[in-house]
Amino acid sequence: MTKKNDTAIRPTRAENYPEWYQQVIRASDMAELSPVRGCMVIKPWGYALWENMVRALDDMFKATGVRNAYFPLFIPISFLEKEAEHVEGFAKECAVVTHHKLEKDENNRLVPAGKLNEPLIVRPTSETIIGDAFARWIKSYRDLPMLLNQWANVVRWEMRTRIFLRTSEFLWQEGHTVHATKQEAIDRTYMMLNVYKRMAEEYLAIPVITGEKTVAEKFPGAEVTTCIEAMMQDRKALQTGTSHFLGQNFARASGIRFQSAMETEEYGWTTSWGVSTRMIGGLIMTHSDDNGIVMPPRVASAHVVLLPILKKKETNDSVMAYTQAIAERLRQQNYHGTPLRVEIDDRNIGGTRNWDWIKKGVPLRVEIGPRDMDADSVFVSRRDRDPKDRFSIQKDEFIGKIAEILDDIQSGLYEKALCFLQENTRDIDDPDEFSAFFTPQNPEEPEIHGGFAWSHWCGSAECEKAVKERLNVTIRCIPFDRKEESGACIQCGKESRGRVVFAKAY
RNA sequence: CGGGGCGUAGCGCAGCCUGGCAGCGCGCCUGCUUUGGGAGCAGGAAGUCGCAGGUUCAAAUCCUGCCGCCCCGACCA
Repeated sequence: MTKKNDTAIRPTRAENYPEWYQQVIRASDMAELSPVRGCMVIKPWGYALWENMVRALDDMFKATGVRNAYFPLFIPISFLEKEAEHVEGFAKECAVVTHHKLEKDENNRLVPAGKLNEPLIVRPTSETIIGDAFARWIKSYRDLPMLLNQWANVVRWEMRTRIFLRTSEFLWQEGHTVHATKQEAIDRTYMMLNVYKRMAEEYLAIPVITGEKTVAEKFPGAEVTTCIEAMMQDRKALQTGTSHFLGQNFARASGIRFQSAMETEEYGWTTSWGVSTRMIGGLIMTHSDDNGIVMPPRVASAHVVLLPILKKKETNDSVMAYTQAIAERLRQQNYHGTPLRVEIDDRNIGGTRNWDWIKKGVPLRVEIGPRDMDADSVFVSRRDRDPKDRFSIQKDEFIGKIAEILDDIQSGLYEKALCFLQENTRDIDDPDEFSAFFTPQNPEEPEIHGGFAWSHWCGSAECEKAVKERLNVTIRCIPFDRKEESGACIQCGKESRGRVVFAKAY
């Protein structure tokens, strides 16, 4: 009955943020590293979260007219070569398949045999192979717009990996659209970015800023890359989603042409947009505390866990029956269009059970014992409150109000994250202040520092690069909602017409 | 791929300097006692000490090479 630690996760965020992140994931039972370098196994509790995110996004995509399809994992190398910038951007991190067969050697070890005539790459993204299909499918303006999405895994051979945030293989969706006009493609680019913003803010309770990437940061081959950027609790930025206007670059590369109403032959205007399992990393680093992950109710793997207190043999059966009955009624409740997700944990292991669910981040824990049963009540704890902060509530009232409580947790998480973002965002005009903002007090073991600096930038790639080399700070985006305002570039002092967002980034 | 740190039971670690039975805490299993909050007692299972060589009567410990993980850089959703 003694408390082992004051926090369930060691080290704490303040002590060692990266290690804390790893431990949160381990403790939550969401995922683990696989034997394959840089890859992860997503366990049921983590995959349930992903499925909820997928469902919400998929519904939003379909509401805008997008349909799902599936394209191959393997892409001929020649396809990647079609767009020069695209090659430049992805060639370094492609996994390449060179053989199609294994044979045993003299030591009975399996070795690759059957060399392929043309090696295949494992998709790092599918613009080229989808472009090839679009070129064959699209003949006329009547075929447009073409609005497709695929849910898939992709592989990017990363040097440094971090579970959920950057893995060699990850799950994502990639939307690909073709339009008859430039404006329509641009509109689609912003429309999908807005879907991502809604996903982040309404479902994941992660406030984001939206904007455009600089030339140095944009997607290889894109005309314009737009993004949503969130602030993690270590005040670093995380790009949580991107939407690209590809101009006619990929249409020319893949030969996506159509006959217009005027009977002229035109190249299509394309977009692509994606979010990945990286969002899970963002969710963890936005909401979790020193007791583990905190799942926002809208996407939580489960909304509520029922914990029967099985104290005495003579009451156990009735407590279980009471618990089951509550579970049934809860499952009939509708929460934002889905049935409530209810878990029951009847393991008789004392307080450990409670802490397991804290570490798993379930929004509501409901303890149900003989006393509650006698009073026709339940004993409730919220994951957004202290573990000791619990209250008794009439069973019927709880069932009636659970959606309201979950919404309160959801909005509270968003508000808290928004406050954090605002507290650690500032306009900086003085170059010395800028440097100090991004320089830790203790360079040996850097403490949590920095944040988002809205500062002036002259627009030159040189200044952008200089800031990056000097402070490891990049321009996260040119925010859409920036004011027209003249100022002096934080690096060179030359004329600037508006602020951009600088931050250290994942 | 460069600089730094670390690989010992599922997790966290001690042991290594100075070679001599592979340990501790938590977790796990069994039994009893407990039970409104990370339980107590007793018993138990679990590790080719990251891998491969080398030195030695003897290697977790010393030497060489490799692999993996974490942090900091370059790259990136």
